[in-house]
Amino acid sequence: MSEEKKSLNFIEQIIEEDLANGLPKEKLRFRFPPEPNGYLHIGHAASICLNFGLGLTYNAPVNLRFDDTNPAKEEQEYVDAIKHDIQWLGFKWDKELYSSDYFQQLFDWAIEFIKEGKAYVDNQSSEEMAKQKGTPTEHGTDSPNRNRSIEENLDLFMKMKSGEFNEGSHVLRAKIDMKHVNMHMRDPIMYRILKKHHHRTGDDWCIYPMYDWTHGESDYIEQISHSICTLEFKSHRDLYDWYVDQVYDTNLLRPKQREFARRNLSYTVMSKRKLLQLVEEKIVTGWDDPRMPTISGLRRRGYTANSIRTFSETAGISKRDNVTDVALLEHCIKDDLNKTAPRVMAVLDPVKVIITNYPEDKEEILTAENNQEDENAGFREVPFSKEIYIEKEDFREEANKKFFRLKLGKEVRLKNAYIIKAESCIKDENGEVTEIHCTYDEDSLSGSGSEASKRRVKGTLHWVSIKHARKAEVRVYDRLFTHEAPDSQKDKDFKEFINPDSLNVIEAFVEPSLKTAKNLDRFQFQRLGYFCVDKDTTANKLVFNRTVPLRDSWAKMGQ
RNA sequence: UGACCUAUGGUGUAAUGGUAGCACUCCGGUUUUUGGUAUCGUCAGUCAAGGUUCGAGUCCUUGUAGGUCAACCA
Repeated sequence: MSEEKKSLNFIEQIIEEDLANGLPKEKLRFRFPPEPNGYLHIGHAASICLNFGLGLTYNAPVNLRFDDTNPAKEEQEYVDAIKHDIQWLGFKWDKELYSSDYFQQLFDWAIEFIKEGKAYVDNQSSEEMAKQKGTPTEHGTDSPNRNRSIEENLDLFMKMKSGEFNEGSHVLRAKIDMKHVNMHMRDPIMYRILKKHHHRTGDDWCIYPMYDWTHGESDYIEQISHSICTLEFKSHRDLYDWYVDQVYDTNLLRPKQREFARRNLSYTVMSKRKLLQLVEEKIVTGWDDPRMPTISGLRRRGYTANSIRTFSETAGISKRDNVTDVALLEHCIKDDLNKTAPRVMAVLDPVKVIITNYPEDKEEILTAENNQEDENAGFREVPFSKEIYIEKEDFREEANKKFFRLKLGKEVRLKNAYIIKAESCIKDENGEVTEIHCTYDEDSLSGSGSEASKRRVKGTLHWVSIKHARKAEVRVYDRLFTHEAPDSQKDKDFKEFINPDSLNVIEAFVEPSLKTAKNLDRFQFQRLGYFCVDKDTTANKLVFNRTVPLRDSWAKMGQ
């Protein structure tokens, strides 16, 4: 047992401090609060792993609360997708809740605010109010409606609620301080009129509470001890505290908001708005396009939940802006799949090999190890015959000593099969090799134990028997953007950096054992990379997505 | 011309006044029936200047750089 002490991140340190200062451990409670207006991405995964991870380490409940206060943008489709993604990531929430569950309570509190002179109805235009709001360096000025009587406020607010006013004509504002240095404290809007159908409350309401007014009170209602969000909400904290303090009963727990830096990944974008744009403009095929950094995209690409959790854990959390190298994510999936993915042979760019001294109609069923990293993975059968495909790049008529693959007059090992020697090749009018004629060493069968089978040959190639191979569509993905931080260039639109070669569709040949592969099954195509069965697969057509290529030190040598 | 936040190898993070560590990337060696994996190793860092202290990445001051804040969005 290694007793290495894991260092705490700054959120855990805050919790430890609170515990040390008397917060009972059983009062610990967290929440993950997505707005159902888009799909979850790898950045959200950081937050999910943080919050649910805290729940696990402290044995505390974690609520899933949909922040659904804006019916103009939110949809049930997103709610369903978000729930699926969180479950797929392997986390269980305590209660499934909605901010809209608290609309009545929020409304009742708003009435109290009005009665206590802490809120008023304003019927100026948004432009007027914006002007009065001031700037970060100049004070705001009071609204002419700031000192309406309580009776008038109550009357107007009830009329807002009953639908007597048009959208945009009236708002309820908290009466705080128009001269506050924090702009969020300059009489923020609590309610606006929105005559929209809500995915849960239907047409019950035509006034909807704003985020700030809703979020802290929701945390308070649920008795969330630590409300963790991203850095851009830091300046909202004053307002969060102010709202909670107005209703806070000292017998109850007062939630605490703390902020961490959102996780950015190189060569992609993380804002929901931009991801939506990629979807709507059909730059990608959908939210789950395997090139998207969404959870659903990564899943379809072949990423495991485990690899995403490991990534979030390894990347850690802090308060500084960051762009994490996508190589770390790729390392996490390769590490996971190396241990778990069955090995299989597939040829993506085929050239025909004829083994001239192999009997014409002979077929052999060879045995292949499924995964040498996993002794329980077992073996499978792979058919062999006189004509096979190998990769074009695995043959050269002549090459220097660093080329371990097939070349005229030299031998290579066919993985799980025989040692072959290239004797000659046939080329078309363009000089392209179309056929390679080889001889095989009959005694060299892999695993046969014969003297010849133990001969050391430098190169080993993967292959498929032409007669037995299945055709498959293979989608070879590359990064979606050519720039490390596509949305960091102030004078350029992120779409200028779209990689035109982010998808390459190939017709490949795969070994017949793959015919039963099902959606989301993951394999290592030996010597090539990890591949995952796509949902477009049908009974007649196999489709694979390339998750990530294997490390290729040959290519790195500049070959 | 304000308030707040943040500055540690190329990247992401640790060190809570006491030996600057880990992971990824890169590069090199060994092993290998995957040019994979594994394994060993190399290079590489405290934004700057002052101050406090026996001792500062850590505390203080002043700079510098980056970020956030002025939606009836969240």
